[in-house]
Amino acid sequence: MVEDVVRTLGFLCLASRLRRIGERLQADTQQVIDEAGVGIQAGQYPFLAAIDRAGPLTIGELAQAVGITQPGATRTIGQLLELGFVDIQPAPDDQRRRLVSLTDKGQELVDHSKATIWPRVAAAVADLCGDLDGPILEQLAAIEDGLAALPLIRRSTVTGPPALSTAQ
Amino acid sequence: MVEDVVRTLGFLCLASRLRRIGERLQADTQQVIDEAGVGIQAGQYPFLAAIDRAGPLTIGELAQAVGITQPGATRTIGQLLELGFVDIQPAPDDQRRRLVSLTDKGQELVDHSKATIWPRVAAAVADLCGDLDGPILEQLAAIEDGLAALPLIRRSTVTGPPALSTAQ
DNA sequence: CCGCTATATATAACATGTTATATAACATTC
DNA sequence: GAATGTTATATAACATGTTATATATAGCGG
Repeated sequence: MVEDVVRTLGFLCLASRLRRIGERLQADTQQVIDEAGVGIQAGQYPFLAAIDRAGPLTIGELAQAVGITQPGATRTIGQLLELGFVDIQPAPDDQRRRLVSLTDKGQELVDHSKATIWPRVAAAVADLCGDLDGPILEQLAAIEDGLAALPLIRRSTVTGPPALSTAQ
Repeated sequence: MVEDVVRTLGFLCLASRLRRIGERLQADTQQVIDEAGVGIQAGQYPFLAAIDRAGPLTIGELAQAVGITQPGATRTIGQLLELGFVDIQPAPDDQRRRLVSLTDKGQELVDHSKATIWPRVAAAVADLCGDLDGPILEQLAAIEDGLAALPLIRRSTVTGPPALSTAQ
């Protein structure tokens, strides 16, 4: 078995490590989403959630809300448009800005997700790292070990009422 | 100003958030590397560090050591080969395995990096989040705020002897 | 009103991760 | 020792982020 250098090097490789854990966690989250039979990618959800929370937003506002660059937002919104979850129309006062809103189908998806998938994911992630404390490198190690020991989807089984509301 | 939904949604969006912070941090790290005039990508360093620590490794071992998939390792090693930092030769006992070792140029780069760039990066990242403690979501918020307040490169100025050794 | 600058979005090119699969070398079994 | 399965690496196709740049609309100064 080979040493995990990224873990060993600590702060020096924190960037790689955060990305690596994020990718692993996102893949695990995708499993939970797929299990629910919703045809959507984990990375598309924050866009829908942003519009659900704030009402119609422009491409630029969405990029800001989700924390990626504008071209990335343009692409993801294009996908959601293709899937029929959002609708786009120019802002009445400024033809450059394009307002993205949820379609009925999109709103239904959000409402359904709020009631089922999102609480499940949030609870599973909270189960994974909710009680952690201490220096960040130790917490990251615990998260990696925790995921290896019991993947997210095995933590997401709903055994009672959802443990967490949608957000905060 | 638009609400940061990924931050607001907490555990539900932890995966996106880790990736996002990792990407930001890696871009910042790249600035420090570029400032030092070394023609290398931040993501390539862990491969060199792994070989430096463990001696020649196969592609598969490198993938494991760095925590990515084998095709990703194949690609990065191809780049490092192109750049002249590593050398590849088939394992004597098993023609399928390809042993990757540091060239003289690669070893020089590692030695130089160990003495200058790596301590600087590690110190800057430690400055950013070394004293943090508490729940992970709060630490991530502090890291994001910290990066926005003072980017990594402005934390990497060497004002005295390096605060941290390469690794531990 | 015209021309210049600024802003919003789209597009192109690239970086770097993934999964799925092809290929070649090794190992095993009858 | 030939057939079959396994393992190591390469390659293809795709996902999703980035930076750089093009284009269209808005806003402004003369």
